[in-house]
Amino acid sequence: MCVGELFSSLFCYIKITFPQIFESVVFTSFSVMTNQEQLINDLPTQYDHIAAQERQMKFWEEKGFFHSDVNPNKRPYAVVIPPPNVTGMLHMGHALNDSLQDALVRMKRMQGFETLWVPGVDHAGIATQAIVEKRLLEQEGKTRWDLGREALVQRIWDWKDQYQARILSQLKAMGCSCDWRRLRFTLDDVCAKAVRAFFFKLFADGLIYRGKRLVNWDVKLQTAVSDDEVFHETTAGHFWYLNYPVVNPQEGEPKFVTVATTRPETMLGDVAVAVHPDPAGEFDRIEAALREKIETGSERDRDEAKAELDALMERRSKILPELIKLAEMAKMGRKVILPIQQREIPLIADVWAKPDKGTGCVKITPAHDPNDYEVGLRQKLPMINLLNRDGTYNENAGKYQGMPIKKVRTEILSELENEGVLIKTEDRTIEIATSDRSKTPIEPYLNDQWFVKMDKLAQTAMDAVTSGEVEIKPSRYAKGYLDWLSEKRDWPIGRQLWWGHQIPIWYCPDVEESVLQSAFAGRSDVLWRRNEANDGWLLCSQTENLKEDAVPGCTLKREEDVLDTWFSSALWPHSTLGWPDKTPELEYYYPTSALITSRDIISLWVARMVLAGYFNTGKKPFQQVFIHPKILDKYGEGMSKSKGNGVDPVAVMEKFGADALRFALVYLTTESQDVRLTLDFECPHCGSVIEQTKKNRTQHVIACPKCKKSFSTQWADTPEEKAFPLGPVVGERFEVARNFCNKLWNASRFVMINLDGFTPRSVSADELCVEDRWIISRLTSVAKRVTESLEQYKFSDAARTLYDFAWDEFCSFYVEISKARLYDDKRRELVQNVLLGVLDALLRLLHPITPFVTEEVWRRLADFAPVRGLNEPIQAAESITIAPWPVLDESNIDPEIEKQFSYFQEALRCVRDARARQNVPPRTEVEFVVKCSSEIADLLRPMGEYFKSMAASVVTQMGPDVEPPALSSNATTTAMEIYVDVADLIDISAEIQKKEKEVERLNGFIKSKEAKLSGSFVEKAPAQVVAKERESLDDLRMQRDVNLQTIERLRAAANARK
RNA sequence: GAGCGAUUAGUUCAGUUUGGUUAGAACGCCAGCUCGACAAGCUGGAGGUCAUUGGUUCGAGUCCAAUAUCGCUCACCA
Repeated sequence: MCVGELFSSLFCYIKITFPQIFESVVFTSFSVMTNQEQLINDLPTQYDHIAAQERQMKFWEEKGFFHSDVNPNKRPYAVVIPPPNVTGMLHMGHALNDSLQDALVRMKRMQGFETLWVPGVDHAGIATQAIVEKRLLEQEGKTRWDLGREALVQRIWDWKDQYQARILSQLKAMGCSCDWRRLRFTLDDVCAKAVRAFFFKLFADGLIYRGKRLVNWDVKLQTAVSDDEVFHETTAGHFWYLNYPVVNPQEGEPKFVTVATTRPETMLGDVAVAVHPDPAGEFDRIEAALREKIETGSERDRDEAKAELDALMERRSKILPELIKLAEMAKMGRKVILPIQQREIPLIADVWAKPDKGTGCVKITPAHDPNDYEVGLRQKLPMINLLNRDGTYNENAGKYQGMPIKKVRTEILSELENEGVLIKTEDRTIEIATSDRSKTPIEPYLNDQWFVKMDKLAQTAMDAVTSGEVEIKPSRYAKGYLDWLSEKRDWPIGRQLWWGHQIPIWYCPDVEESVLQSAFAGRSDVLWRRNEANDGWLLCSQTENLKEDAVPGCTLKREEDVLDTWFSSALWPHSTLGWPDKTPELEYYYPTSALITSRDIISLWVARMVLAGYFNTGKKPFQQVFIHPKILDKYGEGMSKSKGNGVDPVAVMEKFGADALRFALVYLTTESQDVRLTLDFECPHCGSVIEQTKKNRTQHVIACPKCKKSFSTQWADTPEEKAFPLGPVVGERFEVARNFCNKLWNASRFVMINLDGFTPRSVSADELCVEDRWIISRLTSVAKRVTESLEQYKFSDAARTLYDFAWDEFCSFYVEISKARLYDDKRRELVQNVLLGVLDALLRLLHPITPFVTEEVWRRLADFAPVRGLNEPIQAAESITIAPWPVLDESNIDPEIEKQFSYFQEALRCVRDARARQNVPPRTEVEFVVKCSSEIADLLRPMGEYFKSMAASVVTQMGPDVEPPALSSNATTTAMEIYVDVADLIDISAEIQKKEKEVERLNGFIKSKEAKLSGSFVEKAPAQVVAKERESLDDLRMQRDVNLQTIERLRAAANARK
């Protein structure tokens, strides 16, 4: 490199880093050496993650390294981000998800793929509208109806803009290398076009239908939600027994039918009382099943089954005769009277009434219970809907009209009690269906609903996985995916909301079809079909919002509902690339390469993307799906807002740096375990660590038990609370990762400090020393392993491999060992080459996981050595993001050299051990001898000098004929005995004690081996294994003998001393 | 009720696919170190019989079965 080159690279660097002092530097930079010194002075001993992140983020953004365009000369690698909801900020789960994606994407980019990572956010219909409505109510006391559709939607857009900006800045702060120019939002024009095209295509294929269905109704949000958005909560409830009088009871017939219910208020909607058609037979069946369980089940099951059987038999004798009678009456068409309304309803025979449950008879309320709904359909019963959309009772409830559900319940119960209908009340734990979105109870509600027929669509998504077209990793998650799809439940796609894609359906009054034909003559973007009541038309338009008067002579009315959020998310991999247009992007990047997501949306999202992908494009949306772990707290519970155990990734990044956050998360991502994060508070006043407990983690302000001062937490919201300084959340995992980044920084610092005046050159293999060839051999293996691990989504393995290599091998051995030659002018230059070459490759291998620190070092390194490389030195890329991924020649891997080096490591450990045991002061130089075979002595000899710098020890003799010094501290390994001459420093009794312990250990070892070798092991085990065991036994015996001799010698010396 | 996962050092986790020396790391702990990258560091040390029981095998942390505990998912409970 010439001076001019160096100067120009310095020039660039300074310009970027210190624009404010740019001019003065130019005028004072009269000598290259001065600048070298200046650059070194500019390397602090602690890595400054804040400065580095700011600088590199800006650099990447300005240079546009992450932008990707169709490039036929390169192979594409594409990933679409699971779009975060615009409901709030990113949490730890996102941080994990995005760290993993970025690691893959960055590696692929370096590997030379045309790499695209599409960023975006999701409008999250229900969740976002709910949050804005909640605020509206809290802050202005208004409901959405007060505001109106347009104004509310505008408010939600404002919210969306605000949160999208925050989400994007968080992603950038994490270093995510998304193509920001291709940002998509699930509600933007491009996505809207795709949604309409998808809907239109489904409509055209007859896969869209509308029907009255019992839906999960969220009375708070006033919308239907899907089964997947409902969770069940156990609470204390009651079981009420009601007597329904029989109409005209005959002689010997019961006068009442008793039913039990947990929801008495729904009785106004009762349309029948059911009894099993064959109660005796049903009892027999249940009995037989229990008996079988007793026969074959485990001990615990058996006891349970026995108890159940006893209860069943007792019950049978008690109620069977009456049930049989009731079944007969049902078959004769007899009726009972519904109390309160005094309405006659039929007694019916239906298998839904299980004789072993409740009273054996069950009231049927088809409009308010999913099972009763099925019975209603089966028995062709009327369905009486009692509810308004807001959860109050309607006109069918008579005098209860207008009352909310809870009130109706109390009123009805007291009325039933007064009438003598309520004969018994039992306490009972019941499960309440609750809306995941609004956390309010779900009411089964009969409503018009839009559905997508799933049978064929689901089948394509199942086939994709069973055939291996789409791979789900880890493979165990394929089962849940297939099970869910195999139910082929139709997909309810309508939501009674305002925030979302409005369903492109228009209702048209009954007109001649010719009217429609002429109104839309020549149009292929409008379709129509008779509605389900056959008294009008349903129109579907793909491209435009039809006007009210689009059909002459009648008024079109648009469907008000919007589509389920997942309807648009399902299109994400192809809608973001421009479908339905045949864009070059779609052609080139689709199917995408990998999808990285969490397990709780496998069915909601992944399955639907697969079926929508095939349906729309004929192709799968992605090759592979990787399901990553969940983040749990120290108690093993998932993180959630309600528990207060969530952690803000931004806070972690501020304290430890984005790289530390990423490295920690990647390091924890194993295939089988969830990520458990133990976190604690750090007092901002005194720095002491306060354990985070279930109790204090939701507090807004915490008093430090040590210094007694208060600090605020992430939950602080009032100005008084926020006035206290924020106590950061700290975690061991982040600390370890931060320390690692710092270690890397300092190793780099060491290399840079020692590079001045260095000119890289091509180094030939025979110039290299053992340690050089060793580190290059190890580096080559590590590079290979890291590549394989990342490609197989073994994230933890990649991080672990790099951590161990960088810290234990590169820093603890190579850097340390290099010092001796580095401070020797004659040998300096060769080591510089290797140090630089290995660091250069290590930085690139780490870059996908820790992008900022590696880029920071990479660009600084360019000021010291813009040309570098282990084989043929080349000009380094201006950014590590586009530097080539290290692929090293596998012939570098040399097991012989690795073995040779491991002898050195072993000897070094023995020397250090012996010194430490005898408390030899660190800088006191001692001599030692190595008794070993002459082969090993030859192998050790090239590294003999390094004992001095690494253990302040000098080896005086090596070989088989070495005589140990009389007073020595020794250590024995399989291949050598090492005697450190500590002369009068020695503590003989300590040394003897240690040796005796060692002999004891060896004896135990020997004993178990002897036993093994005298048994049938010798005959049955493979000869190779037996030989190896024999060899190892011999070796152990030898070690023991050496130790015994040492003890004797020490005892003799001790006596002589006396 | 069904399925899935986990159980290894004080703590958090590797190791189990393909069985083979008396099981590794990090943090913490103990002892000693400011030696020309790093105290967010260096060196050394102590600490576990791999949840339990049984089986297969010459040999089991690793394979099989059962049990226990924890977690997750789905379904159902008038």
